[in-house]
Amino acid sequence: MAQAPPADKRRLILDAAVRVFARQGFHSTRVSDIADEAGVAYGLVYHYFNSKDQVLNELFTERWSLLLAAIEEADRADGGPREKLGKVAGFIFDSYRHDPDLMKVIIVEVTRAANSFGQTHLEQIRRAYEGIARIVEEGQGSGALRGDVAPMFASMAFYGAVEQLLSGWIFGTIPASKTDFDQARDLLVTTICDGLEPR
Amino acid sequence: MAQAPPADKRRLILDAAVRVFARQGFHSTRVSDIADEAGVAYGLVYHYFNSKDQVLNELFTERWSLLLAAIEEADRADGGPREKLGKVAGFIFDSYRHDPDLMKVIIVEVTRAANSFGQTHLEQIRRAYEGIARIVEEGQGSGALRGDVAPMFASMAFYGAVEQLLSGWIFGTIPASKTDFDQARDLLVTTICDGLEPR
DNA sequence: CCACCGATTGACTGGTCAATCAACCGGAGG
DNA sequence: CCTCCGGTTGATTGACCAGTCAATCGGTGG
Repeated sequence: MAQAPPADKRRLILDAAVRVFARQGFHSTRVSDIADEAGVAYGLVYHYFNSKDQVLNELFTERWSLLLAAIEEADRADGGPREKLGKVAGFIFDSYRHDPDLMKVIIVEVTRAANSFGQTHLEQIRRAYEGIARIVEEGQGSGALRGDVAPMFASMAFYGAVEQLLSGWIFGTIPASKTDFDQARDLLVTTICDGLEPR
Repeated sequence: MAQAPPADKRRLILDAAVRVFARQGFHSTRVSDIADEAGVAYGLVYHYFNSKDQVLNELFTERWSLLLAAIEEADRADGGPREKLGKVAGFIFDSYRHDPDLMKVIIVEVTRAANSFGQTHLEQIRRAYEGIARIVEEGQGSGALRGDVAPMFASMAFYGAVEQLLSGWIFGTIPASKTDFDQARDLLVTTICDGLEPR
């Protein structure tokens, strides 16, 4: 919980917000719910953040920048597109495994809510698509992937599949067990890459 | 405006709602916006519907039942999984081509909003996944698809890719031209099916 | 011509919350 | 011991809106 010296209230509020957002959804979360969950006065939320929206923004930006970094790192690493895409999917699935609440909030309230909140972050989100597209493009350049699929198209299909699986776990449409995550990553990458390879 | 005989106000309201929901999103649409758009008094909306929610429900159910029917029909038709999945993706893409506003509303406000509204319709939505999974399963049975991918898993990946492409068009992440839709369908089916076929 | 009835109208109510703000507290520094 | 100041408190305000309901309209049949 709170560390010895500062008891960083800002962090306390952010972490509490994740829990409440995950439980009730952003829209039906009252600012007072966040304050209560954090064990903090209502007004303090407004001391650290300008609005309820900004709390969500902060959570999203924090994590999404990690994803963008992970995509770039995967791209820089050795190996073919199969390995690179495996790293990307692995990072996303691991994020969920490590902090399901946070990923649920990000996926459900931002990424998939592209009309309301997502609109604001479309640029950031698009950057992830483009990073994945770049991996595909390089794979095509090296002949590892066939060239008749637009990289952005392949990227969207790949990311869409990843997110849909995540959503399936989040909402219990498909069962999730510890081992499923790695298996899912391999299976997904295999399927998509086999489909993208030259015949 | 009003047609000669009945001027079906209920329909008028539903169609107006589609336009307004597509423009502003469900959440920031006031019931008065719908009434204004339909050229009808505020109270009349409540004469035909119990709540703002029910308006959206109605729109979703109307169209989703068509999708479910289309999936079943595709499954009953002759041909391998490739043809069947092509029909499913084709139906969805055509739905968007034919009535982008309605599809935008359904995807953005229901299907992808799995926390709020989607929760109510999870059962219906799941039925679509299962229909697609059945097609995959049969393809595995006949040896047309490899058997080491769980049908539900493949179904989610397939549907996720479809929905992501749709979202890309809806939000302008990827450009959409008339010819793109059919091309996208073929490309997507090719990619996914190649990935699902025995090697 | 009237009585009736469902469709239609829109002003109003009740309740909900995001955001504000004035007051409070406790420690650092003088 | 006092002052100052930033972190902290929570009651209050003001806006917003879904849903209600009593009144009106217009068509139909007797």
